[in-house]
Amino acid sequence: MLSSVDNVLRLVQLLRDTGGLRNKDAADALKIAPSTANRLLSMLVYRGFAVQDESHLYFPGPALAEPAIEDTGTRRLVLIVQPHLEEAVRRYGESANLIIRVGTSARFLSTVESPHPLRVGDRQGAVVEARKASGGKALLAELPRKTLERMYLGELAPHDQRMSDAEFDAFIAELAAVRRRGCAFNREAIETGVSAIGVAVHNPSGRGVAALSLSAPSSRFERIVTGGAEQFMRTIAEHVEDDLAGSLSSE
Amino acid sequence: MLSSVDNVLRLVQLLRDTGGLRNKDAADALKIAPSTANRLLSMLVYRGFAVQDESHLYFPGPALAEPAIEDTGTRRLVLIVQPHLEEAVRRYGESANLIIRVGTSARFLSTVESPHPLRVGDRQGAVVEARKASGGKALLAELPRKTLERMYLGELAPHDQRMSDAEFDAFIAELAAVRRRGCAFNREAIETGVSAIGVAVHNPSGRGVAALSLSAPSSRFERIVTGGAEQFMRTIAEHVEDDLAGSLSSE
DNA sequence: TATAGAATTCTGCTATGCGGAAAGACCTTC
DNA sequence: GAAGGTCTTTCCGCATAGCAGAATTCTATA
Repeated sequence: MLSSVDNVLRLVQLLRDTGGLRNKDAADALKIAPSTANRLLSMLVYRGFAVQDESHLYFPGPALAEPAIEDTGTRRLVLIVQPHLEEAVRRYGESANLIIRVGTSARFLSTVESPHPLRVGDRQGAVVEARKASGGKALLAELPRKTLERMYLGELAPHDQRMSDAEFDAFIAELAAVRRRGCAFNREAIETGVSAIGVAVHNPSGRGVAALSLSAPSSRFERIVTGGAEQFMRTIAEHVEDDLAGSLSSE
Repeated sequence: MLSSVDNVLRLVQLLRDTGGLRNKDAADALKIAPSTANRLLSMLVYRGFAVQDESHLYFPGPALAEPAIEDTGTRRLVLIVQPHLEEAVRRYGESANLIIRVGTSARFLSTVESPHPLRVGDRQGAVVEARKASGGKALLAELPRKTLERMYLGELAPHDQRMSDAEFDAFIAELAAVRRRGCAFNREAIETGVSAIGVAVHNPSGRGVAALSLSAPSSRFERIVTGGAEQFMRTIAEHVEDDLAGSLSSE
């Protein structure tokens, strides 16, 4: 048995079932040393399964709130998209990502990292708020207003995603601009110093199934925008759509 | 960085985001050897994060469908209940568990294992269907009928938990018997060869907050029932309730 | 029936991950 | 304000856990 692996899985269960705990609680519950618990909890924080507050308590992180999805061909999508992400990195020298939306979350399925020493790192597996991510906005922009209302307004909306009427109207206006422009931006909405441009990818029946994004340190970001990244990302998305259609018809 | 721990966390994310995969897919995606992927996936199966079907495909397991809960004092509850579980094991020689209900799931918070070589093992962290678990039934029995309808009947019910009208009526009748009797049974409903008796534990305002169960190999189970386990478990639950009330008033 | 690919098991080896010690932070009590 | 206790986090030496490759087994396809 892989004891370190087993310990971290039990720690995930403990976090899930207690809702929050201290390092010492974890060590006691799993009968491991506090230094071991500290290392394992740090890994959970690193991968988004836990967050630590300023009084050293650990709470369930965004990765613990995300349900599994049905198999919707994401493995195949990753393979199809990979060369296109590589092309985007070659062209602009910045990190490129494949993203899907699940509810109000955006999930990174894969990253091709920029070769620059200062770069946005591999986000594979990471989960962020769709409303803040460039790829998330690109996908949300294609949803009917009623769907967006259910997601972000009133009692049916997830509590932490709920917007005021004013916030919601501003968001709708922003998404209208995304539709006009054919791409969305995130300027440090998720992480200080990181900006991104994202476009939606559609299946043959026209539904947004994923998004591609190019992310860069903000210091280099405007340069890629003025360097034609908007049109380039739209073109890449079209190529991906062609490949998707082609791969479906060869089954 | 703990590479084996990091790999398994990334594997959890991969399983969540793909909805199902083969061993080789996992190895390729994480850039690890197939033998490594196999060992890690086996750990995920063991702890309920994955299930493997008969064609060797891995799918998200019950542990991946369970949301984190708010901190409701489960750590304190575990400490308060521990000596009572030990008393039950001393008295009957079988494994004793502390369980909470979350939605339609029952979660094992802690286990004190029987000293017998043949015994029901430590289930801490495990998740089962509440409707099948003795502790789960004890807690469900205390819910209003309308709540049970939302959980198990019609479109609002989780798809995998949905019952027909006939099944639901039979379940309601079973829960009425649980209320009359003050305890619930699971006779091999979850795992072949394992039976259990469970009772609810209430907070001072009378709400069921947890359950205690005694689980045994079915071959020894009737002996503990005829040995007064029903009344014993009810008594233990009362003692736990007294301790809970006492610990609240000392804060 | 043969072949190829994948899954799983086995095993030697080395790099990982353990726990203890130490340092630092914080809270409580006097 | 000082002392003491507890907890968190970091560091480090060491033992073994967990790696990948090889071998074996299984399954699907031609």
